[in-house]
Amino acid sequence: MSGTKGKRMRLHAPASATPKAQDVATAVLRTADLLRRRVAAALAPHGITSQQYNVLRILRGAHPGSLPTLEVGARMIEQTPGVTRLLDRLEAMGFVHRERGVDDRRLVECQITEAGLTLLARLDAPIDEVNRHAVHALGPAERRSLVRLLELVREGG
Amino acid sequence: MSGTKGKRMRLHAPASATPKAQDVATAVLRTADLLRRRVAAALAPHGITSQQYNVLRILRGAHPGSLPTLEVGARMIEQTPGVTRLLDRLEAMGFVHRERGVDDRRLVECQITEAGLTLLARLDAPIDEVNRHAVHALGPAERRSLVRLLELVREGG
DNA sequence: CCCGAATGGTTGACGTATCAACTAACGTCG
DNA sequence: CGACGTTAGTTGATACGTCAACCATTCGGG
Repeated sequence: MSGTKGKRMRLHAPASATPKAQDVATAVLRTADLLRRRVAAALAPHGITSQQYNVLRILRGAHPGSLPTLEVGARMIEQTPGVTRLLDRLEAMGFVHRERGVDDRRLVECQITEAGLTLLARLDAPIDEVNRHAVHALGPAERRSLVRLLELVREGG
Repeated sequence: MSGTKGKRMRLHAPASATPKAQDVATAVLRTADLLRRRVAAALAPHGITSQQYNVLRILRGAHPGSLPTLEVGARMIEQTPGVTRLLDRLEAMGFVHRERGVDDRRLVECQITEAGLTLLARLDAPIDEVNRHAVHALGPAERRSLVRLLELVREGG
């Protein structure tokens, strides 16, 4: 702890005082939750979740190549061991194809299927619309600023 | 869509071009995930999850009064029907007391117990430390700015 | 006073996160 | 080549988010 930081009480809080660390964290969490929910709502009618969508996009990025399971996990927003089950469902739905690596048989190579690509193609526009709508209140400078501040939080921590 | 927005390709992308809507959304989501994980890690040794912690803080805010179940849900970052089960576990652990409302018997009034208050008291410092650490790279003006930008995203959406 | 709509909550089903334990396949060293 | 450590991945347990169906209570009319 950095000692007696003082914090004299403000008797009638000014509209926009410097927010406490916790308030900043809460703002980030609340905003993320809102975004997540909107994406989920846009995806729901198509029968996939935002995590599944995320995985499919990662695999599309590698198409026509493939990626080992854990590499997919490492590229997602939230990490690892859930990836197996995520891929299980995507494979069951026919959007992903998996097979043991030939070179190194520990690896499981994951590849998006044609059906997966087709699905993504239908999803791109709606999702982009959601994201665009979310930041429509921000001008270019504000977007840059927001992204930079968030980077500082992630890296400076 | 807003037509031919152009987007001439940038042959060697400048370090900090205006990010696309999706990049902004991703930055928010990634940052939130990082924060969530750190809080969870700080809470884990004490045997409660971040959602449970969240509920306890809300109930502490109402102490020594109580709140109906759905009111607790409404104040959380993520909403509703999970609240019942969350409260089930907290009650089982002895941190929350519930009873049917006397006035309106549909309501279930939830109140934090002494044990709950004691637990929170132990948790406050570590969690505050996590949050403080997270934003330590931001100056006062930057915190204000970040919070404001996030508000714009939430409200302007 | 009883019907039916509205309100407050709970429950079931499914997807997922997280941790820990476990299997399988390399690789290396002796 | 066989023991051992490492790496890739799977699986089981517990907690949570979300949706939809459901029960109980209250309330407004007739």
